[in-house]
Amino acid sequence: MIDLKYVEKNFDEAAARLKKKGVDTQTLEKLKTLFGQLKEANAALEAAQAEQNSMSKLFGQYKREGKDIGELKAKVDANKERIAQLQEKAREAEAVLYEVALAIPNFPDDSVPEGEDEEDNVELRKVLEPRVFDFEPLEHWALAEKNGWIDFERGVKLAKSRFSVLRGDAARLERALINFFLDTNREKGFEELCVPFMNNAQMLQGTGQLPKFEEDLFKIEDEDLYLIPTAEVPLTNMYNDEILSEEKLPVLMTGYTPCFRKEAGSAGRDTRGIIRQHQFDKVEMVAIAHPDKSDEVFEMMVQNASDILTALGLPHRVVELCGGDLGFSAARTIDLEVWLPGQNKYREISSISNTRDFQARRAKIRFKDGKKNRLVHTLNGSALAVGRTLIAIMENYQNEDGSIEIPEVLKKYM
RNA sequence: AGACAGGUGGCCGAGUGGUCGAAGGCGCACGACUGGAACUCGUGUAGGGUUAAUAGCCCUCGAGGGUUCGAAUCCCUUCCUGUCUGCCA
Repeated sequence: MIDLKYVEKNFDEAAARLKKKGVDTQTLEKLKTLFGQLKEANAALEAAQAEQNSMSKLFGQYKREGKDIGELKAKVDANKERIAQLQEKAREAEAVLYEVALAIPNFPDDSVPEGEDEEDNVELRKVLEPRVFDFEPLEHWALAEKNGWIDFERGVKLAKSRFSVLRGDAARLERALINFFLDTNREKGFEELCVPFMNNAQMLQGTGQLPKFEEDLFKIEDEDLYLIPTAEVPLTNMYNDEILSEEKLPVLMTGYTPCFRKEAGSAGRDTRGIIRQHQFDKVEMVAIAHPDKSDEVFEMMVQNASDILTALGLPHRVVELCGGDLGFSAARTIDLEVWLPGQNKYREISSISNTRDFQARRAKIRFKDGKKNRLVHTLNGSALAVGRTLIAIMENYQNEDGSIEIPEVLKKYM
């Protein structure tokens, strides 16, 4: 959630910053008004409560002294009714305010380039030269078919469309990749965690998936539980409603989880192959950082993900997202796009974001800064999306006969 | 899933209707003592909102509701934890 006091005090600046993300001034105006109304309602309520408290104290005193309490009782009763009304008002004001506030995306950093969509993203650098093929490279689904690696039909039979089954060496390669990623992250100082794949609503609100993006989540029937769309949710919320000591920062975590997404709104996109599935594996990095240090941590995470791709010999490019392409919670995001010779283009394989204090405010993650409690910065990034890495290996390491080489660094895992 | 017992500050733990956001202890921080340390002594130490304020005021003793002038304390609902039984990897 964005800082309401900041919006109140620096309205024009806040409006200008959010414009980059496509939020109109009207919405922000509404937010400011509602915030003012809530404060007013609370002030009135608190005044009445203060009065009630002091009258209640008098009440006890009168009784002890044997004074007549008739008149006081009448006053107290009247005030009680008033409090109930004021409380109702304040509650209403709060509900309305939060409905709006929770749906407003994070401020982008000033350094984020202007732009509408991914067309306006800025390429920062390319790493590794794409291989030159002396034959026509195939797309991953064609290679999968040749090698018997992916059983699309049975995935659909077991579940429904956008599910699949990896078979034989593909399944082994998937597992090898997970291990390779986790080991690499661990060597960089990330603690390895194995977390629940279902989280409750409060956690999903903490990281920003709820309440606005419920339609993209799988919900467990009759339970306050959702299948996680990314390990960012459990890892970041490890410290939900906690106060960390400053020396603990940054907290670096990594974990492998499957990710579950309904992909509502992407019907017809990437239907061939396993680029876009309802369930996919991902190894995630999450950092909880001191606000002054989150930029450093961010750079480290981008470098780490890029290094993993380099170690696998996969050509990729580093792209800074423009304001319009930035996710809901992110203040800044860098995507890594891997080269897919079969598709003849770069495709997203990792997305690293600094959410500043946006998630921290929602999830109440703070640290002790001297005497005061301050919000931390939270960061997350894939290192890496496993299924898409598998695709990248298939396409980049294919031979003319359709067979696929195993990258050197993975051999000890197979 | 059933039965019973519980959920209080970073931790342990007292508190069964007002003087309690809360005794005492541990831990932690600062200070005194010391050559330095341990010990000892003193002081401080929950979160959130409002506010210029670390002043005042309000809210919070798992959560929600109720009784009452007044609830950590009484009642209801719910969630969670522990133990036993059942089931299972």
